[in-house]
Amino acid sequence: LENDVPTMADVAERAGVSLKTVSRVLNKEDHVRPTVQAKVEAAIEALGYRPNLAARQLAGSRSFIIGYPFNNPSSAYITDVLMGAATACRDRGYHLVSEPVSLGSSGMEAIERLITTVRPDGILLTPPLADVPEVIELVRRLNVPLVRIAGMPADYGQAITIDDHGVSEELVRHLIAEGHRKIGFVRPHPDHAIAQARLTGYRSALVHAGIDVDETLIQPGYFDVDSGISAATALLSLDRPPTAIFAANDDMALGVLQVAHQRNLAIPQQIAIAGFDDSPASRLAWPPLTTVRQPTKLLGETAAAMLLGEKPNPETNKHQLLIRASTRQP
Amino acid sequence: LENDVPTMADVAERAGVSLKTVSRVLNKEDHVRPTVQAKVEAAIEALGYRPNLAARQLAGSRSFIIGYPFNNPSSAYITDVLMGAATACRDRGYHLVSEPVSLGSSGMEAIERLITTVRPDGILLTPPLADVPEVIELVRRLNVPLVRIAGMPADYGQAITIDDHGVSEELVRHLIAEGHRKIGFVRPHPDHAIAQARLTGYRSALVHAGIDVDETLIQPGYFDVDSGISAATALLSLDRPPTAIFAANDDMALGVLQVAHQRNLAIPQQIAIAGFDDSPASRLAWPPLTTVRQPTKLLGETAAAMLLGEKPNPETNKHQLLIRASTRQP
DNA sequence: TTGAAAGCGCTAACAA
DNA sequence: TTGTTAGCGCTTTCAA
Repeated sequence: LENDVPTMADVAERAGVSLKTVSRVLNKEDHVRPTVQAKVEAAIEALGYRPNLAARQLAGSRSFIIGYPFNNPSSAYITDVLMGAATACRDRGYHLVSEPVSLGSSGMEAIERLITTVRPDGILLTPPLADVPEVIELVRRLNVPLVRIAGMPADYGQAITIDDHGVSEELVRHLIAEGHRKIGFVRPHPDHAIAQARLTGYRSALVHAGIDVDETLIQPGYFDVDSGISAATALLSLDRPPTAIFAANDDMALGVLQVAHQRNLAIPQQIAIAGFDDSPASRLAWPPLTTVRQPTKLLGETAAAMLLGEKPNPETNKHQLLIRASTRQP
Repeated sequence: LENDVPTMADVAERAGVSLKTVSRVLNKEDHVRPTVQAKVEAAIEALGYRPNLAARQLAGSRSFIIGYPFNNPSSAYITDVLMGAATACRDRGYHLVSEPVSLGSSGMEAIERLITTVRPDGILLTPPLADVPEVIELVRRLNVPLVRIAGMPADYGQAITIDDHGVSEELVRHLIAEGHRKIGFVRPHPDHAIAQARLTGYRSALVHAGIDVDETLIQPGYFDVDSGISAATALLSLDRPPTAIFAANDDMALGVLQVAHQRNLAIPQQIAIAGFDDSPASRLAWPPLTTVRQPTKLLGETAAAMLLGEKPNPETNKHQLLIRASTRQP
């Protein structure tokens, strides 16, 4: 039972300074003489001292904790954000408390509990939570700094917005360049406000190419495989079906792919398919899916850094169009 | 700026009792008269009081936090464990602090930091961290309760073990029943101690069916797609290649699938393929992969519950063999 | 069954 | 530039 962890008092005694001086060194405050600082740091090192988070939080104004409530994740997306954010936190002496929450009122309660009991110094939100007005309002009311990834600009907190419109447009231009004129689209989840830009990007590319937008080629989607299957089934049953289908995320694109396989359609010769997200499954699909990569881990890192008062990394907004065999004629 | 959160003192005043009595109600201690308890609960409700975690931690012996350092996750696995554990925590007034860590010495340092600064009431570990002796030793030295998921029994903490051997055996029996005699195997990652049982299950099924184990059919694997590709390439280049390949996880099986597609082999007619994990990608692959489902979310839930002193849920150990089109003759 | 006092390990405000 | 004092919001110990 080795339970005796050294406290700040132990460090102070060993370094021969006051408690407060140790605190100053720990918090990198100004006005500490270098010799004193070195002495304190040596004592910290020698004792293996680690500050007690709870004590710092109780006495001070910070908790050194970032809260990350998330909902209904694509697991790849969530873990990437989580890894990025947790890494940024660790580098700065912070920790991340993540909690899965539902979208309804019980989720609201969970977020409120998280904030009021843990008292995080900031809240990180990703879609779809990032665009729920009640959630934003709750965080505002509890007066906690907020950064939302891929959220619409709102009147509270900072939002890291993404050029979904531009990349979506680029992807559709690629399909047009491959010779497609009838291009189906499976819409983003209606709750994901920022992802709606993927639809306007689609429209814009068609218009610029002088192709009329055929509304029957636009199907609803909910970011899951099943809605991809439904959409593909509807599209491929049209009298004049599309020769390419662009789904607003990979899961739906994989649903489209499944339908194409079931109908024994050659891909991309008879039907080209593209997604959005660069999920692991999109890489592993057969044929591999054309898709768009976001720097998700970096988004998490940047969001956490912003919560801690730093400026956003400009690399954060760089998408990348990944053209793979599902749309490229051999 | 609504920053004034009610404290326990406010509740005490409103209920007309002492601070300590409120504390007793909060902690469900005995010897509180029902009328007093009701009065306090009403005051808590009326004020919307939430206990301050840091204060409870500093004053008491618990932190109401479970630590979950994880490494190199399959993201689906990690999020499932995370969701299960976080849900269990929330139901009990706890929170989960999760942190990605590396396998080397910097990872050890990160875990030590996590424990000494956050002071969690328990640590949850999954493979491969769950089987690193230094990590177990570190947690033991810091005197924190430990539960490991899918870890080998060790001399500290509790381990939730999994019948990998049995299910693996069942899967190979299925392949044999489908008429296969030459069955290739892509081994588990050598760091995942418990997963090694998937190899013994494979061997055992062959032996029981009176089939000689051909060591050339057993290839090394590291749980990633690339090792599946290498293994499949090696196996399919043999003079007498196997008619079925069982990979010890889905990612490797998807690598095998890719090679089969590239060689234009009909699946499962020319080559049957099976994996392990029921990853989303295994469902979405073409053809869908035969695999094994573990109740991962439940594992996380059970692990957290065990850390909080509860008994394991017996459902936790139930695997399920999912036979899909990649091995089943139409 | 309830309450009073002390103090957890640190930071804030002030004084030196 | 450093130290002193008070106190964060709760639990612990002990007394009533």
